[in-house]
Amino acid sequence: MDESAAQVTFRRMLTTACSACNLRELCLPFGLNDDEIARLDRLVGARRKIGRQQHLYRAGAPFEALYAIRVGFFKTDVLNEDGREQVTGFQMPGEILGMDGISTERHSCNAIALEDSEVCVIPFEQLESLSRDIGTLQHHFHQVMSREIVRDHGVMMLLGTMRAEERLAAFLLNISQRFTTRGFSPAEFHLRMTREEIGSYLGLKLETVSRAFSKFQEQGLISVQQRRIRILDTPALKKMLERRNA
Amino acid sequence: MDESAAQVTFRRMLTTACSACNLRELCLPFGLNDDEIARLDRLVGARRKIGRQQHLYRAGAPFEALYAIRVGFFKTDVLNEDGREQVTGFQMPGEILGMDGISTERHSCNAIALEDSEVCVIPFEQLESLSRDIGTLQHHFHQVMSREIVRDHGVMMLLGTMRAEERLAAFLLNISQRFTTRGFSPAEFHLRMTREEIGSYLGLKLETVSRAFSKFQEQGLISVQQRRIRILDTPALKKMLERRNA
DNA sequence: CGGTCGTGTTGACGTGGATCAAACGCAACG
DNA sequence: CGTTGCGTTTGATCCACGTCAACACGACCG
Repeated sequence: MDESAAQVTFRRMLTTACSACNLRELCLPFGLNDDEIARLDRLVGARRKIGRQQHLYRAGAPFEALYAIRVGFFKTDVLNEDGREQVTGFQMPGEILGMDGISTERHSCNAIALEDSEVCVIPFEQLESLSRDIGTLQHHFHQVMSREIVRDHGVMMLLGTMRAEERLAAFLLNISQRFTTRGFSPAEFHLRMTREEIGSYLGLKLETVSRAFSKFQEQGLISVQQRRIRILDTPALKKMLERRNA
Repeated sequence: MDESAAQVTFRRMLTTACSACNLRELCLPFGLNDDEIARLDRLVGARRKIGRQQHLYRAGAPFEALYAIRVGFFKTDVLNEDGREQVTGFQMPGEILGMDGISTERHSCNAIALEDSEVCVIPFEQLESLSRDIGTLQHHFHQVMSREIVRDHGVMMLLGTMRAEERLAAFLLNISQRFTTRGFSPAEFHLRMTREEIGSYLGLKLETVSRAFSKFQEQGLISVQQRRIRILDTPALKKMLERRNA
């Protein structure tokens, strides 16, 4: 005896449905009404589990879909011809991955899970099609892409103008803020990435990152033990970014 | 006696019409058929002239439209609280400005003309509306935004992993390539920006930029006199970016 | 239980680019 | 034609971060 439509719907809600997802205020469904979310639900077909250190996609791979992170933590990076790596971002649940692939139909960076993770697969052609129907969805998607551009500008500012400790302070405040948005403690969290990955993101060597962590700890701004971070003095960290003149 | 519709249309073609614009293959009309371009024409209402050193828009200003550069040269920059500037890009004819404003309905950076310039104003709501009708336009717009994200990743790579001379080589090759696309000489061109602006973009001080120019000239890779650049050895510049290992 | 591997910390030292300072080229202008 | 001022070049010095190296720590495993 096969499942009733209601049963199928119910099971989907427990698993994938955007309408039941506690990330929907951070993710694509933001601003949609119930009916529109239902249509988005139908589009977001599969979920995909990605084990720690596995690629969600690789640079050069054909672009087919965007991915919304349900659980887990990712990094994206680019490698240039001589093997140097630049980490371009760290992504958390509710954030969208894959927009780099739209322009050439191929991904231009790698997306790698930093812990066992799960994403919702959003076939891109279908997303474009649906957003031709639903103006709110279209606009929100444009906002998501634009936000990525603005974020990238912030990283350029960081890499172009800040010194090592300022970069690390900015990084910690950014991570803290994003954990807060997701309902976690702003002050205490577990970093999923190595010192080397942080360094690559911040344009620093891992030793410099490690030293900056130690310095912050000596100054009583944070407490560090391995990847366990506790922020003790947020205002002081913020003040590091407001330093008058260059 | 008022103008006939034909005359109005004709005058518009000489001035604004996307259909008659020699940048259409670089700009938003790319990939559209004649009828679709005509509809885009109607949307791209005003043109706007921006004098040298004038702002096209400022960080914080309400976002209303995107801008397609018709003639001229722009820079975009962000300023942080303590006044440090980061140039996030230099833009040429056919490129689109303003996408940073979509996410918050306010611009997040400044766009400043580096010489007397002219842009086509593309009211954003109308663009969204039209691209709900024309899938090709919608997709192409998404590609334009995605390309900006990919470009930003390239800048992060540059700022995060390259040394001064590599950065300048990458900059020169990039400028040269974009001039070529626009039908100008790949080898000889006039820079519109100061050494300080180049430095801000590349995360270097103006003295370092100047020294790198001089060094390249000594090595016979380029010839420099003020902002007049002639590239003499493109392969050698490219080789600088392929240097094995970090 | 000892070995090994990946990750992180810390110290000593070197260097690429920043900083400080002076002078020059060139265009605008009285 | 000299003055003014901005942008650029060049030199001398400094220092933040990179490099190299040793060691510490925990997880995993034979």
